[in-house]
Amino acid sequence: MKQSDIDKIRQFDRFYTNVLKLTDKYHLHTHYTLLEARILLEINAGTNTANQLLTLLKLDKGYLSRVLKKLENDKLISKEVDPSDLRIKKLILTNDGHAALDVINSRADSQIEGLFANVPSEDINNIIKSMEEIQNKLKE
Amino acid sequence: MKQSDIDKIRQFDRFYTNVLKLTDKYHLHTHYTLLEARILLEINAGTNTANQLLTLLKLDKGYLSRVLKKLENDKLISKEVDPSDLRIKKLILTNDGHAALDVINSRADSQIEGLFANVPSEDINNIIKSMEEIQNKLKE
DNA sequence: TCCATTGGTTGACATAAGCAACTAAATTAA
DNA sequence: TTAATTTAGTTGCTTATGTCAACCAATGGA
Repeated sequence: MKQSDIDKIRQFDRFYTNVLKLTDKYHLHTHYTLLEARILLEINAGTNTANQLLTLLKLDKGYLSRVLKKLENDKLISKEVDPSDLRIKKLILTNDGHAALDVINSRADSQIEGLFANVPSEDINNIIKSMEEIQNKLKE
Repeated sequence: MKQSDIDKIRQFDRFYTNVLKLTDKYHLHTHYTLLEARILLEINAGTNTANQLLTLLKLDKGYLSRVLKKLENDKLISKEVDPSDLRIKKLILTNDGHAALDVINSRADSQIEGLFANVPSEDINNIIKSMEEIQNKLKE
């Protein structure tokens, strides 16, 4: 692989780290952390056991366990033992959890809108195409 | 802005957060944190006052001050008062700092190589084009 | 039945990050 | 020229975030 290619990729990584840092602040206006928001999102999308979240989000299991407990204490999720394997607990969004996720999602959407406010719509289309290109080629 | 566009962008953000999480582990094999590595990189690239780092990296100034002090204690950087404004301290990489940065850079390069190991070189070219497209259109 | 593995929890601890109050130097404005 | 404001950076204190290892109970295989 060419060194100049590596340099370009690393530069993009630095650039996009900053972009994410900006947009990732959406949780600031709710009282959930970025990680909590992400977890609610993923549970809602069907990643509904601690172990699945673990592989998806690459966290420490003890840490995740505590975050999930906090979400449970806050009544955003509930846990339901899987009858076919009593070790597994299915994670379920409560009504409050859905409501919280709705707020988080709309704030996150607004953040993206803000970030792209000054970008012409033609450019937006190109950016999205580029994002899809990256994902398609990079996801193994 | 179309909701479907926002959704695609948010999905890319989640995807690339994971990519960064993977690649950003390069510091694990050195004994510097990701932030320390980034700071050394930026100082070397010319961002050489605490205040400049602050706006670039969007950190708390107190926190940054401590991280810089640690780098100074570890003899990776030194501080030199700017004669034209005694409040400002120019940050300078020491020899050890340069050496550390070399190690960090080569580890980071290897990480990128690893990530792209299975990607055909034609795809790599397309990915890089896409990355440049995103940066060009998005940077204000 | 014994043993290794798996999903998840807990305790103890370490590191990262944030806020606010504070110096000292520089700038503005009177 | 001095008084008020702003700026660059530091420090004390606190909370948030993350790590490691030991652990328990359920499972599956030899």
